[in-house]
Amino acid sequence: MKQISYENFFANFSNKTRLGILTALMDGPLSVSEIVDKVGGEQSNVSHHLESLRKCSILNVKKEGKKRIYSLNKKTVYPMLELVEKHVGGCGGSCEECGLCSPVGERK
Amino acid sequence: MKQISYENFFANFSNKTRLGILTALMDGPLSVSEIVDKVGGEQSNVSHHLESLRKCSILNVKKEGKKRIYSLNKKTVYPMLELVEKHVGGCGGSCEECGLCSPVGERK
DNA sequence: TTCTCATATGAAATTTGTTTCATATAAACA
DNA sequence: TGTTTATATGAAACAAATTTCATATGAGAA
Repeated sequence: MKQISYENFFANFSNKTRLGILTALMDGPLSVSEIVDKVGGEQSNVSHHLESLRKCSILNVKKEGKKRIYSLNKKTVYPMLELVEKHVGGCGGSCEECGLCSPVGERK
Repeated sequence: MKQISYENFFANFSNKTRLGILTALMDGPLSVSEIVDKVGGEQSNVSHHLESLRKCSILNVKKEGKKRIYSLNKKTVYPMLELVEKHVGGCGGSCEECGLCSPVGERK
């Protein structure tokens, strides 16, 4: 029954693989193997990340036969990302320092 | 001229010391030494974190004699933290898994 | 049942981030 | 100028997070 902190919550958005998972799920719910296909990398690694995201209720899961279907908590995720876009807007979308000036997938 | 990513942006909220700095600045702008007094730890460490926060425009700086006065980008920081509070609200404020159920300072 | 497929889990290996330490810079002042 | 104060910076030491690897679990099909 470990309490998760703010740090923990935000950490779920501060990693390329996890943002990839979130992006993948924007088109709708997916099973683990479908997510792996989309984001690439090891199944076990994706699984670890899914666990972390789920623990913070950033993702939801349901069982379906032997599959687990993950879906976005849109109510939290979308406003979160929009806030960042808005923040970037504040520097005219061409800030050299902040630099959040292109869609999620195009960044490294 | 390095472009900072979403990961980078969120990483600034996913660290205890940096959240401490943000909390300290909620009462108004402070100089580096005042921040150090409030959050504790090495001056150079605080300085590194300030640099990181500033690069993402989460903080602003202005010179004042030999001091540097840092201030919150409230427009971004407050909605960000409120969003998390709201997210927690979704589990009634007593979720065992998500656990973001008490003020910033009281968590570990 | 046994086999296969889908996913999870734990621990070791690796990578990345944080902290500390020593020192640099820059402003004010004697 | 030389000294003190405030802050920044780079690199090494240290800590934490991520990835991989090997294997476990669990559901459905043969």
